[in-house]
Amino acid sequence: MSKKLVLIDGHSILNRAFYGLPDLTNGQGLHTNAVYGFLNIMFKILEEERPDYLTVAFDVHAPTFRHELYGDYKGTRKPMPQELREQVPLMKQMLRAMGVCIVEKAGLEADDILGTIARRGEREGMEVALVSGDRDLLQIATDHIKIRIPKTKGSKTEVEDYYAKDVEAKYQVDPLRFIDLKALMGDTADNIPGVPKIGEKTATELMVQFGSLDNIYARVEEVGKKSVRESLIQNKELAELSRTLATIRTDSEIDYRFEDAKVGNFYTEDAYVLCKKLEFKNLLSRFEKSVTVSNGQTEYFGELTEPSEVEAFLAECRTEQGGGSREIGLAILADADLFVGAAIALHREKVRYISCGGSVTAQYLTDRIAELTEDGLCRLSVFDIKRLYGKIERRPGEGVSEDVMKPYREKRYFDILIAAYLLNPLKNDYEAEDIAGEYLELTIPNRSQVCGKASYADAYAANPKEIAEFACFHAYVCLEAASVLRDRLREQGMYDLLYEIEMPLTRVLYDMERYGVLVKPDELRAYGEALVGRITELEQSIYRQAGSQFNINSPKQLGEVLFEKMGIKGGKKTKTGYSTAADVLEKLAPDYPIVSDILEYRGLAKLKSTYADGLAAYIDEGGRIHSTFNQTITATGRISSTEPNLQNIPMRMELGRRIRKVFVPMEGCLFMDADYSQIELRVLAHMSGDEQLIEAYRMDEDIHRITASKVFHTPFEEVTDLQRRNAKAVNFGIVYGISSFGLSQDLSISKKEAAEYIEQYFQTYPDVKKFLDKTVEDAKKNGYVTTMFGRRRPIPELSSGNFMQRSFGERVAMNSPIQGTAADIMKIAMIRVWERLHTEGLRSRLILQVHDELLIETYEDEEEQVRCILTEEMQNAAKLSVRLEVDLHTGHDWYEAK
DNA sequence: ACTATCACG
DNA sequence: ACGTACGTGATAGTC
Repeated sequence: MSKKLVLIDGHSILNRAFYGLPDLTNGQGLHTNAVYGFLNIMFKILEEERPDYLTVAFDVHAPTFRHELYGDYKGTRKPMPQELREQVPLMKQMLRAMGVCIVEKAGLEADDILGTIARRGEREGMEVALVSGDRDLLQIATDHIKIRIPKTKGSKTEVEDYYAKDVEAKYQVDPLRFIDLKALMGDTADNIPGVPKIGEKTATELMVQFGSLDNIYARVEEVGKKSVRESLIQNKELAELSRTLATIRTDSEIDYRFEDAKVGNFYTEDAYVLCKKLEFKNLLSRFEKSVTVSNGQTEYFGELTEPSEVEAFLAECRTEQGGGSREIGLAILADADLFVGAAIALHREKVRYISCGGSVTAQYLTDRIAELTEDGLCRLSVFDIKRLYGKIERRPGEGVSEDVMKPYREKRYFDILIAAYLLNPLKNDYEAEDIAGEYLELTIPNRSQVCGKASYADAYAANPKEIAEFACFHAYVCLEAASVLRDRLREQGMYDLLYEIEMPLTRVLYDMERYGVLVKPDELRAYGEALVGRITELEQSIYRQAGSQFNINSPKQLGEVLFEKMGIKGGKKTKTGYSTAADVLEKLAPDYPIVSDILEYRGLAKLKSTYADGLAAYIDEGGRIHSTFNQTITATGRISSTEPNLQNIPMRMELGRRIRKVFVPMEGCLFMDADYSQIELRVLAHMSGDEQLIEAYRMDEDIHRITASKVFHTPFEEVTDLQRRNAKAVNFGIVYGISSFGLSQDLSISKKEAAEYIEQYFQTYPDVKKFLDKTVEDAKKNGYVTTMFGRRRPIPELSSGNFMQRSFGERVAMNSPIQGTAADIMKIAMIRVWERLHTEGLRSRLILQVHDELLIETYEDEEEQVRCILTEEMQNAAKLSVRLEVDLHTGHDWYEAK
């Protein structure tokens, strides 16, 4: 078997990856997309080729400058953007860490290095695969040297392969003649000038006719087209220079031994650490089997088995430290409600695991842990406190008429998950291992490493030592990371945000989740069944009109039926085919009955699958649905709702809205629903300080109508519905980070008209414009924006070289402070409402939050008191220069209360 | 696992 | 010239 060699054109692939992937950054703001993309391409190739040798070649200088020697031909290549430049050393560092052979030599281009090594490999009888984004390399192809060009197709990378015969098939010249072809047509990307007037087509024709560049010049008089002939004659020197530039050397003097390029184990500890730092989550999984965690920590870990030892240890936790309360780290192993054990980090040199079993029952452990914090002698740092309340509070949620917020005022709880989220809200997840890596530079085992797919209970039974150690690591990280995270939060002005808003909110959300919302299962089922009849009817009607049966739910099949089979025009293409989105279909509906049937079908199918059937699956024995409110998902500070999502229950259309009738208060209660009126616009009025907008709100009239009146210079009473609608759209647009294109789409008007509306709006509210401009400017300077309460959102896209991404960054910069401040205000209101319901001894409970709306299951005899609490606390949650207006309704179901 | 679509604020 | 409104989550289809 001949040996295999893989060669990679470093800069070229890095470049491809950079432009092919969205801007990724790690928590420290390092750009990582090119490195990430490179590694993915490399691993893909390696899996396919399974080579014996691997080498990556780089140019010593950035490609930008490489042709400056040739004076006259100024680089047309754009300079390398900073975001890519900084990734070059990172890439090399990663490759070195993985033990990959890197070759670079001053004065040599990567092409020449690659060409030389490829030929050498071939001479030694190897099969060579050369990976590059650059078609220049095609001239190297032979029967044993395969050029592999990765292409990004949609989101996937596909590789085009070229042996010598493939080059001929595609370009009609063999690889050697490919140089001449290039010399004729030029290559702007590579700064090969080529012969003017000759492009790919003419060059190919000439090559086919004459066979080589020399032959073309020898018989130049035979060239048919006059303009081409003259250009050839006039630019002979240029053609020869181009040929020199296009020729890749295969005989460079480089110091290279295949011995050094042997493929070894990539998954070294160094590489693992680097991948962690760069936050390459899915690459890390490749390491799991290969890396053993090394640390100097485990000697301080231990397991307590005797009840007396446990008591003694817990007593030690309650000793004073430095005259104040002591902070301990706590990790709890539990699957759902099964309490397996807990680890407590007393200080960095004493971490102990306590297993449930024998006389140490789950209840015992919960009581002991609860005792630790009850009198404030201990402060607790944990990961994801919302999941732990059930195991660290003695009487979860039953604090009636006590000072329920005291633990939070005294900062007794710290959640490293929430802290990590505040410090960088852009991440997809925040696992304890990542926090350890990022803030403590510590590598700890993760759950799948120690448990595989087993439950904690099973894993502990099988391997108690390892599981105890695992728990200790987590408790240790909770303790150690707390002070680091706190320092960072303080530096970034988010300390109060954490302790005064996010931490108390965890408790509120825990209660809401546990309490749930009552539904009527029978009515939900009836609702679903009522849809089925009409759905079947529409299905048949659609099949009849289409002349065939197909899956209406498949956009692919639907597109083919509508735009090909039926020949309906105006099919807007997406990446994968025709768009069948509602806004496209709506334009066609008046002319084609089938299209309006499809739209109706879609609407009903959605209601059936997502709401009727979807919600039914979540109803518990008590008839209640318990959503999860996630506090660490959104980039702006909003909360999100999952399993099921109760923040997107239909509202806008009557039929969908009726689903809300199945959400009901329990016996003896009614629903009280309160929502902020245009909170985001009011926040904008306050933050911008725009006198006109503030004054508009002081008028206590319809804000969109006032805006229309001012923007269109029309007396208030004479504003038409259309004017009001347009003004409303502009108001929304402003909050979203206005763009004339976006507004024009929304209103189905021209971009020019949209731009005029915006211009008029800014003339009406000049300080709004000033505020938005300033916000974007500051964001570009700082790299982030903040809300009124200090919440940060980093915006790495602002430094992108890509226009689209940068524009996105600008819109985000305008929107996030507004959306985020509104979210902060709502959180404050929730905490205060929750606190008052408890301290005033009421039984009514907060059950849902929908961004600007709160729903309370209110006991009938508490109605007036709750109404006051809800109104007051929502209105006074923040002091703005405009009033925070609240609309409040009650009803016997959610439909009525809204 | 990814895309298209659509529900909400 | 570029191709967009901001923030989410669930479902179904496709690969």
